[in-house]
Amino acid sequence: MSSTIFDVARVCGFSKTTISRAFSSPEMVSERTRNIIYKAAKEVNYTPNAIARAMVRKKTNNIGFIVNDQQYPVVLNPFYSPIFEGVLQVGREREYSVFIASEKDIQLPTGQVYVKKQMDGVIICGKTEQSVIEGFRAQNIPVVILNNVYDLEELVCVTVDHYGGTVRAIEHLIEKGIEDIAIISGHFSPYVYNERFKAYTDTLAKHNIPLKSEFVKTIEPTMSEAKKCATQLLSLEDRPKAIFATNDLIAIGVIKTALRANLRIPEDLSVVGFDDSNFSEIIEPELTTVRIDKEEMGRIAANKLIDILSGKKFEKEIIECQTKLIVRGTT
Amino acid sequence: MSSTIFDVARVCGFSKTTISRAFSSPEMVSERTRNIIYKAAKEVNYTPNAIARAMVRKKTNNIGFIVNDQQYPVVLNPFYSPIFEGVLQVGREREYSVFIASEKDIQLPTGQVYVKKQMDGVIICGKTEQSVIEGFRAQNIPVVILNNVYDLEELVCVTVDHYGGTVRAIEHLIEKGIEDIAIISGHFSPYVYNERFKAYTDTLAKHNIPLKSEFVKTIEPTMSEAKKCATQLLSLEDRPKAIFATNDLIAIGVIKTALRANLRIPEDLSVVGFDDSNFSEIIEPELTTVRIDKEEMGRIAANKLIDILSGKKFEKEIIECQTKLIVRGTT
DNA sequence: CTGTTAGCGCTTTCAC
DNA sequence: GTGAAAGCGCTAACAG
Repeated sequence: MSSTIFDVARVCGFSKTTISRAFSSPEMVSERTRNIIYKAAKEVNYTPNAIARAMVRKKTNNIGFIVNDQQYPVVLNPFYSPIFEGVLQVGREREYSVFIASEKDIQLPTGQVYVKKQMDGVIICGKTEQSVIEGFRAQNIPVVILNNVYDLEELVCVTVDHYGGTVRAIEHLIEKGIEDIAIISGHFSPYVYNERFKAYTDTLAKHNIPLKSEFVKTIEPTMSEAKKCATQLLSLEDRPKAIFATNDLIAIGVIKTALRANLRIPEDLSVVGFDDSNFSEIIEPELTTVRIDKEEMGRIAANKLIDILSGKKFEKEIIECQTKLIVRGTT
Repeated sequence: MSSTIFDVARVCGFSKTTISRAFSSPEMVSERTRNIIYKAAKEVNYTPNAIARAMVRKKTNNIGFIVNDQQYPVVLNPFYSPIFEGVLQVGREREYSVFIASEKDIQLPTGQVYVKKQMDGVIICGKTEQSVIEGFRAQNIPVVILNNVYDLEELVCVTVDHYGGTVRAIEHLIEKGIEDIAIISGHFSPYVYNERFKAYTDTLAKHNIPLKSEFVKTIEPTMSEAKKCATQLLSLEDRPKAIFATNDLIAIGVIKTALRANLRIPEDLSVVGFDDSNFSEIIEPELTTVRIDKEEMGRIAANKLIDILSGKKFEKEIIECQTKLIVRGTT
């Protein structure tokens, strides 16, 4: 079918080796030879075969970005897609390509973790079985964890300062003189959920604001659940003057519900979200929210992974990305 | 490093061949043998090496999703990300993995198109040089074009009924009794731009509505440009009663501008967008827009490509995905 | 600077 | 059902 290094050799008379070098380490070949080879290559439409190269080098220059099936579709997920973009950026800079894979892609009939695909290392996002991590490692595939934390030797985890971000959000509302602050938490992983919730209660306590149980809600993080929940909160006799939502989508559900009930935002109700997804500037008024630098998270994870692939060793480490309160029109 | 078929052979006593078969065509091996092999494999932590397999099979089961650098970041682009998701879905169904690549990933020092990566076929999105398509084909890498049209032998192009969608949008406004309809076009590829613009003028003409040149605008499709343009249109002495924007982001810029100028939507101004991106249900009131089934586009392109990879032949073909007007709160 | 030789780990005939 | 041998296209010593 397509031509090989052999065809080029036949045309220009040089050995396979020299031709190989002309492509992979051009500086080892004289300029004259190189040009002859390139010309011959063009003639027969030759291009190095990445598979064969990977085979002998034992390196594909690919990494995998693995997300739980439940969290699909990643690309459409306003939280994971910027992270993925960050990974892609680093990939481009450091000459790695990126596969997107779900956990299905890494199972064998025997139940083992199986790297069906050609990748040198993986970034695993969110929830996973610890056995999956171990499975990869058993096959010498380095792993970096993103948005989750596991306690394993030499494991690098990239996560977010959920606690600090939440504190800043709640204190911002308190500074505005608001004390009746409800929280709508999305059903995220226990780690994320607990950090954010604890920050909420701690901050209220710190400011001597009593916690009202009717102001505490946990829902599936969808628009419709958010609307339902907001409706309920806002029809409370003693309704909250602010709602802190643990992600932007929930916050937007709250805003829509309030606007449709003819409440003015922020005069009648303040709203704060979390993530600073690209939705936050679409809604009107625009959303005050806790920014996570998602691309940066992706970049950090990818750089760590490629560092490991380049032979660097790291101790067990948890990298906590900082957050920032972005004040817009809803507070 | 990681174990090979050889290590398994050593442990269980069977030949490489049998072990290979136990993994790639289990039915050719007796059940008893198979179990022994799986057990041995587990013991030494063996997993088939995808590279070696691809090498001999001359097939990677990977496809590439290639987008112009200018259109990066794909994953964050509300138009391309659902398309990508569609491709991913089909990939999962048909056992292909998907690479995201920019055009940078496919260049050689010699200037040739170079498939640096392991892929059996590619989907090319939006603008490209025709030479890129030809370059892939010269290397026996089948190509499917998405959201663009090229006139080449046996080339399958998946595109959208831009014309029909626009007609439906404009007629919807006319049915509401509105005649003062402005258009803000994004600077898209000539193909897309022309189809949509022609549909606008044709439809007005068909209904004997004179075209007002001050109602015709073309801008870069960004939020800020959209706001600027909307401000201008809305301050016209004889301002439009409706604005048709050729994508949702522009439409949202219009809505925000109007709301901030205390215009009521849709009472004072109707707005229609194009794409039905995930932004359209975030803004309040929610956006009336022309839906493109983007995931379906991705699915169609991926299925076509994999069909080709499976040996099917297709004539030159342009597949035009239908659109649908989604009426929400802005009209 | 260029060539020779020996594999990378697997699948695939072709025998048995 | 199972095994032996050959080879996929390339790179990496090692020579010259």
